[in-house]
Amino acid sequence: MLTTSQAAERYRPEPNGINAGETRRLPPSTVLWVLPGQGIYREGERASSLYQVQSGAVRVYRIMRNGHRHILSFYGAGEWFGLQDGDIHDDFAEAICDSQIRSVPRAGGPMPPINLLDIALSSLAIANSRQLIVARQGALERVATFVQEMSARNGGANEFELMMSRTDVADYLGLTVESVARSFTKLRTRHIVQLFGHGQRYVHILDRNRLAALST
Amino acid sequence: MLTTSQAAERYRPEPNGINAGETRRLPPSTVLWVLPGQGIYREGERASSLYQVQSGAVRVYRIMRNGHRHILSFYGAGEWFGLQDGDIHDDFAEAICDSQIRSVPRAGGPMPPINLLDIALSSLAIANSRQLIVARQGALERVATFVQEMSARNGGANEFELMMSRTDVADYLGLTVESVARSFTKLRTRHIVQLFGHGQRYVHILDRNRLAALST
DNA sequence: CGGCTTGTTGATATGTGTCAAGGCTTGTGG
DNA sequence: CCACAAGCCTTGACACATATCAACAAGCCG
Repeated sequence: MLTTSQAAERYRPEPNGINAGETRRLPPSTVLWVLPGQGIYREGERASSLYQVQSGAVRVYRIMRNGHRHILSFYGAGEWFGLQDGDIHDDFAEAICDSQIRSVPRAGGPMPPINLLDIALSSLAIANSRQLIVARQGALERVATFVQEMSARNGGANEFELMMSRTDVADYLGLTVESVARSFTKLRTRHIVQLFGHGQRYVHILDRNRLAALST
Repeated sequence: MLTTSQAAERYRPEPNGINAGETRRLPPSTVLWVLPGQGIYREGERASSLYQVQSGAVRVYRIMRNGHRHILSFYGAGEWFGLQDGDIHDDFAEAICDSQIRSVPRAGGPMPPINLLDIALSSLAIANSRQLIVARQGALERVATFVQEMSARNGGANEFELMMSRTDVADYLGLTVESVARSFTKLRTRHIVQLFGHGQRYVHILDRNRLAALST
């Protein structure tokens, strides 16, 4: 649970990245090249464009009043993000690795072939599912669900790289870094996954059944 | 946290209520009268209509694989619900008190004056905000946020009736009934709210500032 | 009245947060 | 090439919040 001392580690978004003015000035369907940690849009900025990940990956998060960062979603190649209800962003979007982002101004109305309603409804479905996970599952179950999610994002591969740090995972799952590390360790010692490579960011799923059984 | 024994108290949705066939047969803009606990739609049913609360209130929830019920949202007068990404409902909607529900078939496309995208985007914003609450706040903070939310739903009144049981509140906030009761008690002993009436379901907010300070 | 439902309270268990320390990898500068 | 510092990840000991289990009170309805 969140107690007092966490306000000390207030999260500060990267000051780099494009700003609102630049965004608005972009012609239709511009491609941005962004570096790890670089911002794509910021809270308070006008939400005038929609974005699609061409390559790489993005995190979208909010900062809570107590300074805590909560990651609402990760987006991978092909996925759209940046659609909001108001015309002002209430969250931040940043690359988590070298990425190409297509930016499409939302002026005038929906443009084929993208259907804004479809994007909104699928975002809604994902948000609702995540609510169940963060509200009702234990640490191990959350991490197991996360691993499956990442596998699915990699075409269902058994072996893949996590592009985000343990801190990102923790802020996504509503846990601490330590709890995430302990849950990964538990998956490893139970021979459900294997971890290797830089900072244990490569995952090899050994037992899909038991992994799926955890994400109940 | 959810552990084993909770599977024992699996939630069973009410068997009463309209079924898919009846729903589809309804002419445009039909009004349904529903009783407390009565279903409006069910998981697995075709999502062919959109619904608006005319009077009363509705809960929309999912049943998790472990049998636990999680309430995604409550809806009051004027609010729309039942919009999904697929054409099959993955959740349940039930009245929580005597209610009138307007049912509008979604055939053909969006009909003025309702804008499906607006409904979807505002649902998305709410879902994202709730994710922060259930993932990152303590029990007292969640209940404080809930009380403010219910006040807002009653036009910002300082005194109002909660239409739902403590169990509903618990399933909405991701807590147990006991934790909800203890949090209400804490709000009462701190003279932030007063509770009275049937099952302490009437709330009188005494100190809005301290209430708001909690929902930080 | 007696049984049922709903809400509250208490004692205890358990899971995760917190605090602290150490390992590993990477990068930098002598 | 090696020494050292900085990140990131992991592990351990402990604290603390909430779940669990149990009992009881209040209101409602037969």
